[in-house]
Amino acid sequence: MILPPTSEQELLERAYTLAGFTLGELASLQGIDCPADLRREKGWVGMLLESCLGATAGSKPEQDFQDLGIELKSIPVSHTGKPLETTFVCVAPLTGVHGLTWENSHIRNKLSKVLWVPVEGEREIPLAERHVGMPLMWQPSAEEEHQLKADWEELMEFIVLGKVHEISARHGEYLQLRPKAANSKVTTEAYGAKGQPIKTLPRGFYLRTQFTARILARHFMLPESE
DNA sequence: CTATGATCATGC
DNA sequence: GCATGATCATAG
Repeated sequence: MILPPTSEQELLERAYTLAGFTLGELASLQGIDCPADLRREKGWVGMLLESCLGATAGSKPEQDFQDLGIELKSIPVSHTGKPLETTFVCVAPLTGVHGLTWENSHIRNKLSKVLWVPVEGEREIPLAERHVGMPLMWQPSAEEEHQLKADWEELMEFIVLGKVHEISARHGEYLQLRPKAANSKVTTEAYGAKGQPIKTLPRGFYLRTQFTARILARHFMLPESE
């Protein structure tokens, strides 16, 4: 059990010490068994890093390091350093959204400061042999925040108008809305077209790989297309 | 059910 | 090849 870091600098320093280790090495340091693959434990890498960095385990709907105002995100990357998956941010509110603005939204709070930890994610590499990369402390630039806010407002408009069913993952330039559930039969409450309550699949906000790729590229000075 | 941690697997 | 829609484990 590792105590929570008491400052942003301490957290970042700890994250730097993880760089270069394999997941198998970190798992054994934590006394955790490394699964053969992630098919049945998709969040395993994220949980491992939480434990290595002293994040409080649990499912609190807040930042991982709330005292520091920092969210931890592991991100699977290719050998060229590009994200292999979109990044889940949080569940999307489908009811009780009257008066909700970007400024006071849960998602904005989560993305206000993020410690990104890249991890080799190609399936050809056995899980235990995948390396942890250099961490990156990120805060959205004014431009990035503007882009996220625009997408969020577009998506929330559908939700408020009772048009959840019209939203697909194709909406949103950088932020998208996709299912977030154990399976497609799970339901949660949302607004219908006439304002009546309906049951629908829970959705989550995800950052497109294009967005996270730019964050990593700008920080690590990787070639950026476009 | 909600939340956390995400990646899988198939269709295009 | 890659994005979308579906899915897995766990805690409360």
